[in-house]
Amino acid sequence: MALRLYNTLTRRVETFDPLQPGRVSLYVCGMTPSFHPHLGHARTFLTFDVLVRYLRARGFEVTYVRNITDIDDKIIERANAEGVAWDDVVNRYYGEFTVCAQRLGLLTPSVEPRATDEIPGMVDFIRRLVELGAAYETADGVYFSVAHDPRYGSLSRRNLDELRAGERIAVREEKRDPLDFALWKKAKPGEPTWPSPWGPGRPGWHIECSAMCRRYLGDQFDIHGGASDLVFPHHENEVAQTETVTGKHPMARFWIHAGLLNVDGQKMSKSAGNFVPLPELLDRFPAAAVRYLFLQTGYRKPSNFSLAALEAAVRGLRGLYADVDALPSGPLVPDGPTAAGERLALPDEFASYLDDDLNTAGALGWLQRALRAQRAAGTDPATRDARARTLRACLDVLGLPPSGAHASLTARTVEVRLDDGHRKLLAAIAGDEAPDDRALIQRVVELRQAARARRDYAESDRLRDVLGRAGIVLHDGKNGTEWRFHEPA
RNA sequence: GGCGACAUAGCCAAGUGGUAAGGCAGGGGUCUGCAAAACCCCGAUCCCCAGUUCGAAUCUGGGUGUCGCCUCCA
Repeated sequence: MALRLYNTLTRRVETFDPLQPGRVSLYVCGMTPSFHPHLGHARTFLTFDVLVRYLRARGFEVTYVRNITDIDDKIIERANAEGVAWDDVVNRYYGEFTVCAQRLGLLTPSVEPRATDEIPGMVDFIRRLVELGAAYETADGVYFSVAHDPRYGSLSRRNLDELRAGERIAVREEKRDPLDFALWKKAKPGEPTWPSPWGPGRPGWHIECSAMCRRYLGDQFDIHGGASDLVFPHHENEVAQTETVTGKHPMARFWIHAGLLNVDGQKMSKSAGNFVPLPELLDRFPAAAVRYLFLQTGYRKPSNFSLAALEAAVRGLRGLYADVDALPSGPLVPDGPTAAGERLALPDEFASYLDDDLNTAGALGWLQRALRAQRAAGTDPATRDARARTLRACLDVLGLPPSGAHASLTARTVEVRLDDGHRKLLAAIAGDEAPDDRALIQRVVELRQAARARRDYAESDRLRDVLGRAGIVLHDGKNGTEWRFHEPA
Protein backbone atom coordinates (compact mmCIF):
# COMPACT_ATOMS: atom_id res chain seq x y z
CA MET A 1 0.00 0.00 0.00
CA ALA A 2 1.42 3.32 -0.93
CA LEU A 3 0.40 6.85 -0.32
CA ARG A 4 -0.71 8.54 -3.50
CA LEU A 5 -1.15 12.27 -3.80
CA TYR A 6 -2.26 14.61 -6.52
CA ASN A 7 0.69 16.65 -7.71
CA THR A 8 -0.04 20.01 -9.27
CA LEU A 9 3.32 19.87 -10.99
CA THR A 10 2.30 16.88 -13.11
CA ARG A 11 -1.46 17.17 -12.76
CA ARG A 12 -1.61 13.55 -11.80
CA VAL A 13 -2.04 11.40 -8.74
CA GLU A 14 1.38 9.95 -8.03
CA THR A 15 2.91 7.60 -5.51
CA PHE A 16 4.57 9.59 -2.80
CA ASP A 17 8.14 8.69 -1.93
CA PRO A 18 10.27 11.12 0.01
CA LEU A 19 13.77 12.12 -1.05
CA GLN A 20 15.19 10.60 2.09
CA PRO A 21 13.63 7.36 3.22
CA GLY A 22 11.53 7.85 6.31
CA ARG A 23 11.73 11.62 6.34
CA VAL A 24 9.38 14.14 4.82
CA SER A 25 10.06 17.83 4.36
CA LEU A 26 6.95 19.94 4.01
CA TYR A 27 6.51 23.66 3.51
CA VAL A 28 3.11 25.28 3.71
CA CYS A 29 2.44 28.90 2.90
CA GLY A 30 1.06 30.43 6.04
CA MET A 31 -1.00 33.52 6.52
CA THR A 32 -0.32 37.17 5.95
CA PRO A 33 -1.73 38.82 9.05
CA SER A 34 -3.17 41.95 7.54
CA PHE A 35 -6.73 41.16 8.61
CA HIS A 36 -8.72 38.64 10.63
CA PRO A 37 -8.03 35.00 9.94
CA HIS A 38 -10.95 33.52 8.03
CA LEU A 39 -12.58 30.19 7.38
CA GLY A 40 -10.53 29.67 4.24
CA HIS A 41 -7.37 29.69 6.32
CA ALA A 42 -8.92 27.04 8.51
CA ARG A 43 -9.72 24.82 5.56
CA THR A 44 -6.22 25.03 4.10
CA PHE A 45 -4.36 24.49 7.34
CA LEU A 46 -6.71 21.73 8.39
CA THR A 47 -5.89 19.96 5.14
CA PHE A 48 -2.17 20.01 5.77
CA ASP A 49 -2.72 19.20 9.42
CA VAL A 50 -4.32 15.92 8.43
CA LEU A 51 -1.59 15.27 5.88
CA VAL A 52 1.09 15.69 8.56
CA ARG A 53 -0.83 13.54 11.01
CA TYR A 54 -1.20 10.79 8.45
CA LEU A 55 2.41 10.93 7.32
CA ARG A 56 3.50 10.63 10.94
CA ALA A 57 1.06 7.79 11.52
CA ARG A 58 2.67 6.03 8.58
CA GLY A 59 5.98 6.35 10.33
CA PHE A 60 7.50 9.27 8.52
CA GLU A 61 9.43 11.84 10.45
CA VAL A 62 7.95 15.07 9.18
CA THR A 63 9.58 18.47 9.22
CA TYR A 64 6.65 20.80 8.89
CA VAL A 65 7.43 24.42 8.09
CA ARG A 66 4.64 26.97 8.01
CA ASN A 67 5.70 30.55 7.56
CA ILE A 68 4.27 33.90 8.48
CA THR A 69 4.52 36.58 5.84
CA ASP A 70 4.50 39.45 8.28
CA ILE A 71 5.28 42.29 5.90
CA ASP A 72 3.40 43.32 2.80
CA ASP A 73 1.44 46.17 1.23
CA LYS A 74 -1.80 45.42 3.01
CA ILE A 75 -0.24 45.29 6.43
CA ILE A 76 1.28 48.70 5.82
CA GLU A 77 -1.98 50.02 4.43
CA ARG A 78 -3.85 48.80 7.44
CA ALA A 79 -1.33 50.20 9.88
CA ASN A 80 -1.38 53.59 8.20
CA ALA A 81 -5.14 53.67 8.10
CA GLU A 82 -5.30 52.99 11.81
CA GLY A 83 -2.31 55.09 12.72
CA VAL A 84 -0.54 52.22 14.41
CA ALA A 85 2.77 50.45 13.83
CA TRP A 86 2.87 47.74 11.20
CA ASP A 87 3.87 45.13 13.74
CA ASP A 88 0.90 46.01 15.92
CA VAL A 89 -1.30 44.91 13.05
CA VAL A 90 0.72 41.73 12.63
CA ASN A 91 0.64 40.86 16.30
CA ARG A 92 -3.06 41.46 16.56
CA TYR A 93 -4.11 39.30 13.66
CA TYR A 94 -1.49 36.68 14.12
CA GLY A 95 -2.53 36.48 17.74
CA GLU A 96 -6.06 35.78 16.60
CA PHE A 97 -4.80 33.11 14.28
CA THR A 98 -2.83 31.42 17.05
CA VAL A 99 -5.89 31.19 19.23
CA CYS A 100 -7.94 29.76 16.36
CA ALA A 101 -5.24 27.27 15.45
CA GLN A 102 -5.19 26.03 19.00
CA ARG A 103 -8.95 25.69 19.13
CA LEU A 104 -8.97 23.79 15.86
CA GLY A 105 -6.34 21.46 17.21
CA LEU A 106 -3.83 22.27 14.48
CA LEU A 107 -0.46 20.70 15.04
CA THR A 108 2.27 23.15 15.86
CA PRO A 109 4.66 23.33 12.91
CA SER A 110 8.23 22.20 13.43
CA VAL A 111 9.35 25.66 12.41
CA GLU A 112 7.25 28.77 12.02
CA PRO A 113 9.55 31.38 10.53
CA ARG A 114 8.61 35.02 10.20
CA ALA A 115 9.54 36.81 7.00
CA THR A 116 10.96 39.82 8.81
CA ASP A 117 13.36 37.59 10.74
CA GLU A 118 14.72 36.25 7.48
CA ILE A 119 15.53 39.40 5.58
CA PRO A 120 19.31 38.93 5.42
CA GLY A 121 18.69 35.56 3.78
CA MET A 122 16.37 37.16 1.27
CA VAL A 123 18.91 39.87 0.49
CA ASP A 124 21.53 37.21 -0.20
CA PHE A 125 19.05 35.40 -2.37
CA ILE A 126 18.28 38.50 -4.40
CA ARG A 127 21.95 39.40 -4.70
CA ARG A 128 22.63 35.99 -6.18
CA LEU A 129 19.79 36.42 -8.66
CA VAL A 130 21.29 39.73 -9.75
CA GLU A 131 24.72 38.14 -10.14
CA LEU A 132 23.22 35.46 -12.31
CA GLY A 133 21.62 38.08 -14.51
CA ALA A 134 18.17 36.91 -13.58
CA ALA A 135 17.30 40.13 -11.76
CA TYR A 136 17.89 43.80 -12.32
CA GLU A 137 17.64 47.01 -10.38
CA THR A 138 15.36 49.90 -11.29
CA ALA A 139 14.58 53.22 -9.68
CA ASP A 140 12.00 51.70 -7.40
CA GLY A 141 13.29 48.24 -6.73
CA VAL A 142 14.81 45.01 -7.92
CA TYR A 143 12.89 42.80 -10.32
CA PHE A 144 13.07 39.20 -11.37
CA SER A 145 13.39 38.76 -15.10
CA VAL A 146 10.88 36.22 -16.22
CA ALA A 147 12.55 35.90 -19.59
CA HIS A 148 15.62 34.51 -17.89
CA ASP A 149 13.77 31.39 -16.81
CA PRO A 150 12.84 29.16 -19.73
CA ARG A 151 10.63 27.07 -17.52
CA TYR A 152 8.60 30.00 -16.22
CA GLY A 153 4.89 29.22 -16.30
CA SER A 154 5.23 25.46 -16.16
CA LEU A 155 3.84 24.93 -12.67
CA SER A 156 0.68 26.89 -13.36
CA ARG A 157 0.62 25.95 -17.05
CA ARG A 158 0.44 29.52 -18.19
CA ASN A 159 1.24 30.79 -21.58
CA LEU A 160 3.46 33.83 -21.24
CA ASP A 161 2.08 35.67 -24.24
CA GLU A 162 -1.43 35.26 -23.02
CA LEU A 163 -0.43 36.43 -19.60
CA ARG A 164 1.13 39.53 -21.11
CA ALA A 165 -1.98 40.17 -23.15
CA GLY A 166 -4.08 40.00 -20.04
CA GLU A 167 -1.79 42.15 -17.96
CA ARG A 168 -3.98 44.70 -16.25
CA ILE A 169 -1.52 46.54 -14.13
CA ALA A 170 -0.08 49.63 -15.74
CA VAL A 171 3.30 48.60 -16.96
CA ARG A 172 6.04 50.41 -15.19
CA GLU A 173 8.33 51.78 -17.75
CA GLU A 174 11.37 50.39 -16.04
CA LYS A 175 10.15 46.84 -15.95
CA ARG A 176 11.63 44.99 -18.90
CA ASP A 177 8.67 42.68 -19.12
CA PRO A 178 5.21 43.23 -17.70
CA LEU A 179 5.46 39.83 -16.05
CA ASP A 180 8.61 40.67 -14.13
CA PHE A 181 7.91 40.87 -10.45
CA ALA A 182 9.45 42.67 -7.50
CA LEU A 183 12.11 41.03 -5.38
CA TRP A 184 12.88 44.16 -3.42
CA LYS A 185 10.84 47.32 -3.05
CA LYS A 186 12.73 50.50 -2.34
CA ALA A 187 11.35 52.45 0.58
CA LYS A 188 8.65 55.00 0.19
CA PRO A 189 7.85 57.51 2.93
CA GLY A 190 6.00 56.06 5.88
CA GLU A 191 7.05 52.48 5.27
CA PRO A 192 9.07 50.15 7.46
CA THR A 193 12.48 49.45 5.97
CA TRP A 194 15.40 47.10 6.17
CA PRO A 195 18.86 47.72 4.81
CA SER A 196 20.03 46.24 1.51
CA PRO A 197 22.63 46.77 -1.18
CA TRP A 198 19.91 48.60 -3.11
CA GLY A 199 19.12 50.92 -0.27
CA PRO A 200 16.52 50.72 2.47
CA GLY A 201 13.36 48.91 1.54
CA ARG A 202 11.48 45.70 2.00
CA PRO A 203 11.17 42.36 0.28
CA GLY A 204 8.61 41.74 -2.42
CA TRP A 205 6.05 39.00 -2.09
CA HIS A 206 7.36 35.51 -3.07
CA ILE A 207 11.00 35.93 -2.13
CA GLU A 208 10.31 35.25 1.55
CA CYS A 209 9.04 31.78 0.79
CA SER A 210 11.94 30.98 -1.52
CA ALA A 211 14.39 32.03 1.16
CA MET A 212 12.65 30.22 3.98
CA CYS A 213 12.10 27.00 2.08
CA ARG A 214 15.72 26.86 1.19
CA ARG A 215 16.97 27.72 4.64
CA TYR A 216 14.83 25.21 6.50
CA LEU A 217 14.38 22.43 3.97
CA GLY A 218 17.20 22.80 1.46
CA ASP A 219 17.48 23.27 -2.29
CA GLN A 220 14.99 20.53 -2.93
CA PHE A 221 12.35 19.08 -0.68
CA ASP A 222 9.35 16.82 -0.71
CA ILE A 223 6.12 18.78 -0.53
CA HIS A 224 5.17 22.38 -0.97
CA GLY A 225 1.62 23.23 -0.05
CA GLY A 226 -0.82 26.06 -0.01
CA ALA A 227 -4.25 26.98 -1.21
CA SER A 228 -4.93 26.74 -4.91
CA ASP A 229 -5.17 30.49 -5.38
CA LEU A 230 -1.44 30.61 -4.73
CA VAL A 231 -0.48 28.52 -7.73
CA PHE A 232 -0.20 31.64 -9.79
CA PRO A 233 1.60 33.87 -9.35
CA HIS A 234 3.00 33.09 -5.91
CA HIS A 235 4.21 29.55 -6.35
CA GLU A 236 5.18 30.02 -9.95
CA ASN A 237 7.40 32.89 -8.87
CA GLU A 238 8.83 30.96 -5.97
CA VAL A 239 9.84 28.20 -8.32
CA ALA A 240 11.43 30.64 -10.72
CA GLN A 241 13.48 32.30 -8.00
CA THR A 242 14.58 29.16 -6.26
CA GLU A 243 15.38 27.05 -9.29
CA THR A 244 17.32 29.89 -10.86
CA VAL A 245 19.52 30.15 -7.79
CA THR A 246 19.92 26.45 -7.06
CA GLY A 247 19.96 25.23 -10.64
CA LYS A 248 17.99 22.24 -9.44
CA HIS A 249 14.61 21.05 -10.61
CA PRO A 250 12.16 20.47 -9.17
CA MET A 251 12.30 22.69 -6.14
CA ALA A 252 9.55 20.64 -4.51
CA ARG A 253 8.71 17.18 -5.79
CA PHE A 254 5.09 17.47 -4.86
CA TRP A 255 2.97 20.60 -5.03
CA ILE A 256 -0.23 20.15 -3.16
CA HIS A 257 -3.01 22.67 -3.30
CA ALA A 258 -6.10 22.85 -1.16
CA GLY A 259 -9.36 23.86 -2.81
CA LEU A 260 -10.85 27.22 -2.09
CA LEU A 261 -13.75 27.95 0.14
CA ASN A 262 -16.94 29.34 -1.28
CA VAL A 263 -19.63 30.81 0.87
CA ASP A 264 -23.19 30.31 -0.27
CA GLY A 265 -21.96 29.40 -3.70
CA GLN A 266 -19.75 32.42 -4.18
CA LYS A 267 -16.12 33.02 -3.51
CA MET A 268 -15.59 34.42 -0.06
CA SER A 269 -14.37 37.98 -0.07
CA LYS A 270 -14.68 41.07 1.99
CA SER A 271 -16.34 42.99 -0.81
CA ALA A 272 -18.95 40.29 -1.42
CA GLY A 273 -19.99 40.62 2.19
CA ASN A 274 -19.61 36.92 2.85
CA PHE A 275 -16.31 37.03 4.67
CA VAL A 276 -16.35 34.56 7.55
CA PRO A 277 -13.98 35.62 10.34
CA LEU A 278 -12.66 32.60 12.17
CA PRO A 279 -12.56 33.96 15.72
CA GLU A 280 -16.25 34.78 15.70
CA LEU A 281 -17.21 31.54 14.06
CA LEU A 282 -15.29 29.55 16.65
CA ASP A 283 -17.03 31.51 19.39
CA ARG A 284 -20.33 30.34 18.06
CA PHE A 285 -19.58 26.80 16.96
CA PRO A 286 -17.41 23.97 18.23
CA ALA A 287 -14.06 23.93 16.46
CA ALA A 288 -14.31 20.16 16.08
CA ALA A 289 -17.42 20.67 13.96
CA VAL A 290 -15.49 22.94 11.61
CA ARG A 291 -12.86 20.25 11.23
CA TYR A 292 -15.52 17.59 10.74
CA LEU A 293 -17.21 19.71 8.10
CA PHE A 294 -14.06 19.96 6.01
CA LEU A 295 -13.16 16.32 6.51
CA GLN A 296 -16.38 15.47 4.73
CA THR A 297 -15.19 17.03 1.49
CA GLY A 298 -12.23 16.15 -0.69
CA TYR A 299 -9.49 18.64 0.07
CA ARG A 300 -9.04 19.62 -3.57
CA LYS A 301 -12.66 20.36 -4.32
CA PRO A 302 -14.12 23.76 -3.78
CA SER A 303 -16.05 23.64 -0.56
CA ASN A 304 -19.33 25.43 -0.23
CA PHE A 305 -19.81 26.76 3.22
CA SER A 306 -23.13 27.70 4.69
CA LEU A 307 -24.43 28.01 8.20
CA ALA A 308 -26.82 25.19 7.44
CA ALA A 309 -23.90 22.95 6.48
CA LEU A 310 -22.04 23.79 9.67
CA GLU A 311 -25.12 23.11 11.76
CA ALA A 312 -25.52 19.78 10.04
CA ALA A 313 -21.88 19.10 10.91
CA VAL A 314 -22.51 19.95 14.54
CA ARG A 315 -25.33 17.44 14.63
CA GLY A 316 -23.31 14.88 12.73
CA LEU A 317 -20.40 15.22 15.11
CA ARG A 318 -22.68 14.93 18.09
CA GLY A 319 -23.95 11.65 16.71
CA LEU A 320 -20.42 10.45 16.05
CA TYR A 321 -19.39 11.18 19.60
CA ALA A 322 -22.41 9.47 21.02
CA ASP A 323 -20.79 6.34 19.62
CA VAL A 324 -17.23 7.29 20.38
CA ASP A 325 -17.96 8.11 23.99
CA ALA A 326 -19.68 4.78 24.33
CA LEU A 327 -16.46 3.01 23.39
CA PRO A 328 -14.57 1.34 26.21
CA SER A 329 -12.26 3.93 27.65
CA GLY A 330 -8.55 3.60 27.47
CA PRO A 331 -5.47 5.23 26.10
CA LEU A 332 -5.45 6.28 22.51
CA VAL A 333 -2.55 3.99 21.75
CA PRO A 334 -1.14 1.30 24.00
CA ASP A 335 2.05 3.08 24.87
CA GLY A 336 0.88 6.62 25.21
CA PRO A 337 1.75 9.41 22.84
CA THR A 338 3.19 8.37 19.55
CA ALA A 339 6.94 8.50 19.48
CA ALA A 340 8.49 9.81 16.30
CA GLY A 341 8.76 7.04 13.77
CA GLU A 342 6.36 4.78 15.60
CA ARG A 343 3.66 3.45 13.43
CA LEU A 344 0.10 3.62 14.62
CA ALA A 345 -1.89 0.51 13.94
CA LEU A 346 -4.53 1.90 11.63
CA PRO A 347 -6.97 -0.49 10.03
CA ASP A 348 -5.91 -1.25 6.47
CA GLU A 349 -9.23 -0.24 5.01
CA PHE A 350 -9.23 3.08 6.81
CA ALA A 351 -5.66 3.75 5.76
CA SER A 352 -6.41 2.83 2.17
CA TYR A 353 -8.81 5.75 1.97
CA LEU A 354 -6.19 8.17 3.19
CA ASP A 355 -3.64 6.59 0.89
CA ASP A 356 -5.90 7.55 -1.96
CA ASP A 357 -5.01 11.24 -2.13
CA LEU A 358 -6.12 11.84 1.43
CA ASN A 359 -9.71 10.80 0.97
CA THR A 360 -10.92 11.96 4.36
CA ALA A 361 -14.56 11.77 3.39
CA GLY A 362 -14.20 8.11 2.52
CA ALA A 363 -12.24 7.48 5.69
CA LEU A 364 -14.92 9.17 7.74
CA GLY A 365 -17.55 7.03 6.09
CA TRP A 366 -15.57 3.93 7.00
CA LEU A 367 -15.31 5.17 10.56
CA GLN A 368 -19.07 5.62 10.78
CA ARG A 369 -19.61 2.10 9.51
CA ALA A 370 -17.05 0.75 11.95
CA LEU A 371 -18.72 2.50 14.84
CA ARG A 372 -22.04 1.04 13.89
CA ALA A 373 -20.48 -2.41 13.72
CA GLN A 374 -18.89 -1.82 17.09
CA ARG A 375 -22.32 -0.95 18.48
CA ALA A 376 -23.86 -4.08 17.07
CA ALA A 377 -21.10 -6.49 18.07
CA GLY A 378 -19.33 -5.73 21.31
CA THR A 379 -19.29 -9.22 22.76
CA ASP A 380 -15.81 -10.22 23.75
CA PRO A 381 -14.23 -7.64 26.09
CA ALA A 382 -10.73 -8.10 24.70
CA THR A 383 -11.91 -7.57 21.14
CA ARG A 384 -13.93 -4.59 22.18
CA ASP A 385 -10.97 -2.91 23.79
CA ALA A 386 -8.74 -3.53 20.84
CA ARG A 387 -11.32 -2.19 18.44
CA ALA A 388 -11.97 0.83 20.57
CA ARG A 389 -8.27 1.62 20.65
CA THR A 390 -8.09 1.26 16.91
CA LEU A 391 -11.04 3.52 16.32
CA ARG A 392 -9.56 6.17 18.57
CA ALA A 393 -6.35 5.98 16.58
CA CYS A 394 -8.40 6.75 13.47
CA LEU A 395 -9.92 9.77 15.15
CA ASP A 396 -6.47 10.94 16.14
CA VAL A 397 -5.20 10.80 12.58
CA LEU A 398 -8.10 12.94 11.49
CA GLY A 399 -7.37 15.32 14.34
CA LEU A 400 -10.73 14.78 15.98
CA PRO A 401 -10.74 14.74 19.77
CA PRO A 402 -10.52 11.18 21.16
CA SER A 403 -13.56 11.61 23.37
CA GLY A 404 -15.24 13.80 25.90
CA ALA A 405 -16.28 16.11 23.17
CA HIS A 406 -19.88 15.99 24.17
CA ALA A 407 -19.68 18.85 26.61
CA SER A 408 -17.83 21.03 24.16
CA LEU A 409 -20.42 20.25 21.52
CA THR A 410 -23.36 21.30 23.61
CA ALA A 411 -22.00 24.12 25.73
CA ARG A 412 -21.63 27.40 23.96
CA THR A 413 -18.53 29.34 24.61
CA VAL A 414 -20.48 32.58 24.43
CA GLU A 415 -21.30 34.29 27.69
CA VAL A 416 -24.51 33.28 29.33
CA ARG A 417 -26.61 36.37 29.14
CA LEU A 418 -30.34 36.85 29.48
CA ASP A 419 -32.20 39.88 28.30
CA ASP A 420 -33.93 41.92 30.97
CA GLY A 421 -37.44 40.64 30.35
CA HIS A 422 -36.45 37.00 30.69
CA ARG A 423 -34.24 37.76 33.65
CA LYS A 424 -37.14 39.36 35.54
CA LEU A 425 -39.42 36.51 34.65
CA LEU A 426 -36.98 33.90 35.87
CA ALA A 427 -36.13 35.88 38.98
CA ALA A 428 -39.84 36.07 39.83
CA ILE A 429 -40.09 32.31 39.53
CA ALA A 430 -36.95 31.67 41.49
CA GLY A 431 -38.19 34.12 44.10
CA ASP A 432 -34.67 34.79 45.15
CA GLU A 433 -31.60 36.78 44.21
CA ALA A 434 -29.10 34.89 42.10
CA PRO A 435 -25.48 35.98 41.77
CA ASP A 436 -25.61 35.78 37.97
CA ASP A 437 -27.68 34.56 35.06
CA ARG A 438 -26.12 31.15 35.09
CA ALA A 439 -27.08 30.61 38.72
CA LEU A 440 -30.53 32.02 38.07
CA ILE A 441 -31.14 29.56 35.28
CA GLN A 442 -29.81 26.74 37.39
CA ARG A 443 -32.22 27.66 40.17
CA VAL A 444 -35.23 27.52 37.85
CA VAL A 445 -34.03 24.24 36.42
CA GLU A 446 -33.88 22.88 39.94
CA LEU A 447 -37.40 24.09 40.66
CA ARG A 448 -38.55 22.18 37.62
CA GLN A 449 -36.73 19.09 38.85
CA ALA A 450 -38.56 19.41 42.13
CA ALA A 451 -41.87 19.70 40.32
CA ARG A 452 -41.08 16.56 38.36
CA ALA A 453 -40.13 14.75 41.54
CA ARG A 454 -43.57 15.42 43.00
CA ARG A 455 -45.15 14.51 39.65
CA ASP A 456 -46.46 18.02 39.09
CA TYR A 457 -45.99 17.79 35.35
CA ALA A 458 -48.10 20.84 34.58
CA GLU A 459 -45.68 23.00 36.55
CA SER A 460 -42.71 21.15 35.09
CA ASP A 461 -43.85 21.82 31.54
CA ARG A 462 -44.62 25.44 32.36
CA LEU A 463 -41.05 25.98 33.56
CA ARG A 464 -39.65 24.23 30.49
CA ASP A 465 -41.71 26.56 28.39
CA VAL A 466 -40.57 29.71 30.20
CA LEU A 467 -36.93 28.66 29.91
CA GLY A 468 -37.51 27.74 26.29
CA ARG A 469 -38.69 31.24 25.53
CA ALA A 470 -35.49 32.57 27.05
CA GLY A 471 -33.60 30.41 24.57
CA ILE A 472 -32.71 27.59 26.91
CA VAL A 473 -33.10 23.96 25.96
CA LEU A 474 -33.32 21.23 28.58
CA HIS A 475 -32.23 17.64 28.40
CA ASP A 476 -33.33 15.27 31.12
CA GLY A 477 -30.71 12.58 31.51
CA LYS A 478 -29.73 9.94 33.99
CA ASN A 479 -27.48 12.35 35.80
CA GLY A 480 -29.96 15.15 36.11
CA THR A 481 -30.96 17.88 33.74
CA GLU A 482 -28.54 19.61 31.42
CA TRP A 483 -29.33 22.92 29.83
CA ARG A 484 -27.82 25.03 27.13
CA PHE A 485 -28.59 28.02 25.03
CA HIS A 486 -30.13 27.21 21.75
CA GLU A 487 -28.85 29.40 18.99
CA PRO A 488 -31.49 30.08 16.40
CA ALA A 489 -30.13 29.42 12.95
C1' G B 1 -11.11 35.93 -24.54
C1' G B 2 -7.28 32.08 -22.45
C1' C B 3 -6.71 28.04 -18.82
C1' G B 4 -8.95 24.74 -15.35
C1' A B 5 -12.36 22.28 -11.99
C1' C B 6 -16.95 20.40 -11.00
C1' A B 7 -22.26 18.36 -12.18
C1' U B 8 -24.30 11.58 -7.82
C1' A B 9 -31.07 11.25 -3.39
C1' G B 10 -34.43 17.47 -0.26
C1' C B 11 -29.14 19.15 1.38
C1' C B 12 -23.66 17.84 2.04
C1' A B 13 -20.87 14.01 -0.11
C1' A B 14 -17.60 9.04 -1.24
C1' G B 15 -17.12 6.08 -5.28
C1' U B 16 -12.88 6.47 -12.09
C1' G B 17 -15.29 -0.11 -15.97
C1' G B 18 -18.93 -5.04 -13.09
C1' U B 19 -25.09 -3.64 -11.24
C1' A B 20 -24.50 3.32 -6.03
C1' A B 21 -20.19 4.55 1.20
C1' G B 22 -21.39 7.89 4.96
C1' G B 23 -23.63 12.24 7.25
C1' C B 24 -27.78 15.95 7.79
C1' A B 25 -32.90 16.57 7.02
C1' G B 26 -37.53 13.48 6.43
C1' G B 27 -40.73 8.98 7.53
C1' G B 28 -41.72 4.51 10.73
C1' G B 29 -40.52 2.13 15.47
C1' U B 30 -38.18 1.30 20.72
C1' C B 31 -37.33 4.14 25.12
C1' U B 32 -39.04 8.53 27.98
C1' G B 33 -44.60 11.67 32.53
C1' C B 34 -43.87 15.05 28.13
C1' A B 35 -39.75 16.48 25.27
C1' A B 36 -34.77 15.88 23.95
C1' A B 37 -30.90 12.46 23.36
C1' A B 38 -29.84 7.50 22.11
C1' C B 39 -30.86 2.90 19.40
C1' C B 40 -33.31 -0.03 15.08
C1' C B 41 -35.59 0.18 10.05
C1' C B 42 -36.73 2.98 5.31
C1' G B 43 -34.55 6.44 0.17
C1' A B 44 -31.16 7.76 -5.64
C1' U B 45 -29.34 4.23 -11.56
C1' C B 46 -25.64 8.95 -10.98
C1' C B 47 -27.06 16.88 -15.91
C1' C B 48 -28.47 15.79 -21.43
C1' C B 49 -27.29 13.35 -26.24
C1' A B 50 -24.31 10.07 -29.09
C1' G B 51 -20.45 6.45 -28.98
C1' U B 52 -16.67 2.45 -27.06
C1' U B 53 -17.64 -2.18 -24.23
C1' C B 54 -20.43 -8.52 -22.72
C1' G B 55 -21.00 -4.57 -19.07
C1' A B 56 -20.20 2.77 -17.61
C1' A B 57 -21.95 7.19 -12.55
C1' U B 58 -16.99 5.65 -13.83
C1' C B 59 -13.84 5.75 -20.85
C1' U B 60 -14.49 8.94 -25.74
C1' G B 61 -17.00 12.95 -28.47
C1' G B 62 -20.69 16.81 -28.42
C1' G B 63 -24.01 19.80 -25.56
C1' U B 64 -25.93 22.41 -21.11
C1' G B 65 -25.01 24.39 -16.33
C1' U B 66 -22.19 26.06 -11.97
C1' C B 67 -17.68 27.75 -10.02
C1' G B 68 -12.58 29.17 -9.98
C1' C B 69 -7.76 31.12 -11.86
C1' C B 70 -5.73 34.71 -15.41
C1' U B 71 -4.89 41.31 -10.33
C1' C B 72 -4.18 40.96 -3.81
C1' C B 73 -5.79 36.46 -1.59
C1' A B 74 -5.46 30.28 2.35
